[in-house]
Amino acid sequence: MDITQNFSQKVKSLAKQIPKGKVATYGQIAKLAGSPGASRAVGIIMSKNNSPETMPCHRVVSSIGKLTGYAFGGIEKKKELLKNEGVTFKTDLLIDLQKSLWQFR
DNA sequence: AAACTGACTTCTC
DNA sequence: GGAGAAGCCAGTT
Repeated sequence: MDITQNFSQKVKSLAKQIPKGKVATYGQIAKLAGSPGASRAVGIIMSKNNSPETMPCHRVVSSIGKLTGYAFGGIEKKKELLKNEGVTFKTDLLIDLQKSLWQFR
């Protein structure tokens, strides 16, 4: 059901739904997961479940497009992965949300 | 079960 | 625009 138990499950599913070359914010995912404002909770799930195969958390960034966290090799690794997918970066750790923010098209 | 922690967000100065 | 503080949600201990 739409309880906390499914929240983590939804976050994982949503992360996999993010199109390649795009990124989503924690707040956006939290909202889609059923809890607008649970941005922190989203990050927690990521950090505790470091499984890139089941949770491509490298496509999830902060509201300003800043790369945060990433427990699979560090921010640098995450940055390279996103750049490799075609994501536009304003700076080394800042993504250009104008072009790379995931918008349900 | 309660308390603390944490990969966030937003407001104010 | 940058720095600091408060608030919010779920997970972990």
